[in-house]
Amino acid sequence: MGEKSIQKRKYILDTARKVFVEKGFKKVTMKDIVEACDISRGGLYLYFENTSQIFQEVLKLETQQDDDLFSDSIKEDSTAADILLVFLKEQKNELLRKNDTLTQAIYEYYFENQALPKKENRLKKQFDSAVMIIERLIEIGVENGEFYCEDPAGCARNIMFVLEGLKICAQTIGVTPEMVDQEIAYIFKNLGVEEV
Amino acid sequence: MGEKSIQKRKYILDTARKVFVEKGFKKVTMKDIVEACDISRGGLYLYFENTSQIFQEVLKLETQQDDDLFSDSIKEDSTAADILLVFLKEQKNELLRKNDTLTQAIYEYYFENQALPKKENRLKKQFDSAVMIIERLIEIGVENGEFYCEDPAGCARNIMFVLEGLKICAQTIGVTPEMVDQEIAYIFKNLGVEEV
DNA sequence: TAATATTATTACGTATGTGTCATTTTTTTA
DNA sequence: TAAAAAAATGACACATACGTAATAATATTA
Repeated sequence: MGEKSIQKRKYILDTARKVFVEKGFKKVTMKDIVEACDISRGGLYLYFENTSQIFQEVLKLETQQDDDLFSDSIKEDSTAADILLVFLKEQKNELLRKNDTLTQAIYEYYFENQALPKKENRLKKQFDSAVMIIERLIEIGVENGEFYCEDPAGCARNIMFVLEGLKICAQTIGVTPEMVDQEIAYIFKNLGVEEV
Repeated sequence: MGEKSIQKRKYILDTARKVFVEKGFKKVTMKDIVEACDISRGGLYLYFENTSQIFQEVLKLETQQDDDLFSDSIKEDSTAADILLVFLKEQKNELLRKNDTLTQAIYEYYFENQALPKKENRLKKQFDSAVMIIERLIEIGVENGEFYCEDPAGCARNIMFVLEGLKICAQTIGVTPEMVDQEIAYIFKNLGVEEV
C-alpha cells in the first residue's frame, strides 16, 4: 500500500467522520460516504467493507487525538483540583459543542453493538479508565488536603454518571452552560470545595 | 371509525412497540411493522403515515401507563424519603430491564427531533416535571427534618442527571444492580441520610 | 337481502442501497 | 519509455423500501 493509498484512506475517514457527525450511525450508508468523498462506489469498497468498519476506524483516530489533547492541557505544577477542573471544563466544552461531535453516532453504534458479549467494548474501557484517573486524582487531592472524600472510587463513578447524563441530555433535551457549571460546582462541593 | 378499527389501531401500536424495543427507532421501517403485525401494506397506511407518527403514538400510550404506575405505588402515610426511594428503585428496575424498554428508540428518536426548535419536546417536559417533583419532595423532606439540603432544585436536577447517566450507560456499556444501588446510596448521603 | 359504506389486500411504479467486476486510468519499476 | 502492478471507475444485477390505487372482502344500513 503506497503513500497515496494511506492518504486516501485518511481522507475517507475524515470525510466519513463528517457524515457520522451529521447523521449519526444507523442511518449512514456506504452511498452517503461515497458521495461525501466524491469518489466511486468501487473505490470505497477497495478500502472498507461497510459502515461499521469505517466507524470503528473513525473512532480509533478520534480517541488518539482526544488523549493527546488531554495530556497537553495538564501543566506540571497543577494541583488535583486544577486538573479535575480542567477535565470537567473540557467535558463541558465537548458536550456543548453539540454540532461537531460524534456523540450521537457513538451512542447509536453501541446501542447495536453492546449486546455482543465478549467483543471488546471500547466505550466501557474509556469509561472505566476515566473513573480510575478521576479516582486517583481525588486520592491525591485528599492526601494534599484539597478534598474531603470517604469513597474516591464511588465519587469518581458518580462524576462519570453525571457527565454521561449531561452528555445525553445535551443531545436530546438540551442543556445550558449554566446547568453544566452548576453540576461542576456540585461535584466540587461534594469534595468539600465550596468555590470553583 | 368503528370499534373494530379502534382495536386494530391499538393492536398495531402494541405490536409496533415490540419492533421499536427490538430495533430502536432509526432502523425501523413500515415494512417491519407490517410484517410484525401480519397485516397488509395498504392496511397499515390506512391507519398511520410513517414510523415517526407511529412512534409518537406508542410513546403517548407508554407515558400514560407509566404515570398510572407511579401514582399507584405511593402509599398515603409515606415519608419523603420513602417516596424518593420508591421512585429511585422504580428507575433502577426500569433501567436494568434493558430488553423490554423503549429507551434506545426514544434516544434515537430525539436525536433526530431535538433540533426542531419550537416543536414540543416531550422528553424535556418529562425531565423538567420529574425535577420539579423531586425538588418538592426534597423540600418536604427538609421541612420534616428527614433531609438536609441547601439547594433542593440543584439537588433534584443532579439526581436526574445521574439517572440519565445510568440509563444511557445501561444501554451502552452496561451497569450492574450494585452500581445503581451505590448511586442511590450516594444520592441519599448527599441529602444527609446515611442508611437506605 | 340488496345496496352502500367501510376496511383490507395485492401488485405496481418509483426510489434508494448493496456488492461486484470488467474495464480504464494512473503509478511504479525495470 | 514500455511493461507490469496498483488504484479507480461506473454500470450491472440484485435487494429492500416507499406510497398508491384498482380491486376484493367484510360490515352496515335500509
